[in-house]
Amino acid sequence: MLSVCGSLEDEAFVGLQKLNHPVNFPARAVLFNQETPVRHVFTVVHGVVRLYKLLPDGRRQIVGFALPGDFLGLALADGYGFCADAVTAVTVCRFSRDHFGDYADQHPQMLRRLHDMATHELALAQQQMVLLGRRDAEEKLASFLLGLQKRWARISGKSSVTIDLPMGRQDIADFLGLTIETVSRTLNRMARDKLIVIVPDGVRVMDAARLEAIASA
Amino acid sequence: MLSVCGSLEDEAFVGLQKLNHPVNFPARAVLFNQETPVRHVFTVVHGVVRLYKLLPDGRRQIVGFALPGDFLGLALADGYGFCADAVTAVTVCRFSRDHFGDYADQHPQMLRRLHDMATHELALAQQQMVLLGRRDAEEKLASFLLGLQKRWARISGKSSVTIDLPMGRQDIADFLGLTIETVSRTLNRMARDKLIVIVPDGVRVMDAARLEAIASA
DNA sequence: CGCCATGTTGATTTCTATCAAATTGAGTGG
DNA sequence: CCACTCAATTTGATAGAAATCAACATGGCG
Repeated sequence: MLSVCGSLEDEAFVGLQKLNHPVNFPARAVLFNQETPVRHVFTVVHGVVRLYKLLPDGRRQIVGFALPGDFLGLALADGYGFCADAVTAVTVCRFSRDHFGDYADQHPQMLRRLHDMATHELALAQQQMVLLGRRDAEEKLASFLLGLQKRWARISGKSSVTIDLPMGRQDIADFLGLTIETVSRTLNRMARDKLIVIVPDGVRVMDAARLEAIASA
Repeated sequence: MLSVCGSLEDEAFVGLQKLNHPVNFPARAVLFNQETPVRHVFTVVHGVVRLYKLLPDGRRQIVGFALPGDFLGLALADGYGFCADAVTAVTVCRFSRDHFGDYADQHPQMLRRLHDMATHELALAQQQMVLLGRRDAEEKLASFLLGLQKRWARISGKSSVTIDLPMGRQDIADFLGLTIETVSRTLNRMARDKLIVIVPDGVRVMDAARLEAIASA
């Protein structure tokens, strides 16, 4: 599913298929950045995109990872911009921002769908605030891993104890408000404690119950 | 403006006036909480409301303060709930959630307005993620103070160097991901450094330039 | 006047950041 | 196939910011 750019399997999008443009980006390619006004909105088809904000001194906060099926372009209206670049090779459906906006304004069900997505994103953002403001390193990583596991399960339709981590340690650190060293140490401690096993490009959950207990502590 | 419950000065809301109910809450009253499904949406008319999430062990993260003019009820659809209670005595316009939803579905311009509000909230939430994940205590407080100053200015129509802080130190701490002691110490250090003066229920900005420099560092 | 909540200040601990170095691993070219 | 390189990751030693623990001050209010 979602493998073809036009088949967005969501009835709200059917009228949009003629507006879309499939586009491929190699890993590390920039989809858009904080400065330049955004002319497009996207739906991720393949790959992983990181969304982040930069402070003037270079500190980075990743505000989210977009996986296949995710829509990019909700918070783009405001001046508050963020950057997006490809973690892996990425395929997206690209829509002209203007065309997309016109279409939405003429299709209330689409507007409704967008609003629902926006409120969902907002709920996730608030969860992330709790994580960033009130959780320690181990809790952050446990939440992150289980959250990703659920998202991959939803995408593939089947859940797996192996969690693919296409992003690097630095990306995880910048998402969780930690340093790369703390992420590395904490993951390896979790492995030593037999909560997980670290595998190439991912981890395997060994003790889901204890991991959940830490995540929602 | 916004002092009368019905005069929401926003054309999208005019049809709603017959649905609204003005309600008063004393300080500390609970408007709604994480558990109970929410039957209403609100617009704040007077006073300040804190919105927060609680972890099982009692840790609290305040996800926002709602000031006069702010709308409550965007992220309520999802199961992800949060709590809201009155920091000061509060007056709100209360709308039945169902009636409000029906009205919105029949008025695309209202839906559009709601969507714009949701994306704006999302942008703010992302800013807050940067603050929580990547800023130190002084930067957090500088951002917080200047942000509130701008919001009060927008509400009253005139800017002031005195920033009203109706919420207590613990609330500020739980909003910024700090402890009450760190908030107290940091504010007092900023006062010692002549960035601000601490006054009853607020602070006075003495060196706006330096404060801005710290906030956006 | 004393009480209780709120806020401040001080001493110490702890977690995470920082600094530094070693290790791993994928990709390259000999 | 193997040595080499470079980036990513891990590991170790130390520093530092904020949390925690503990008094102490303030201030509104019955």
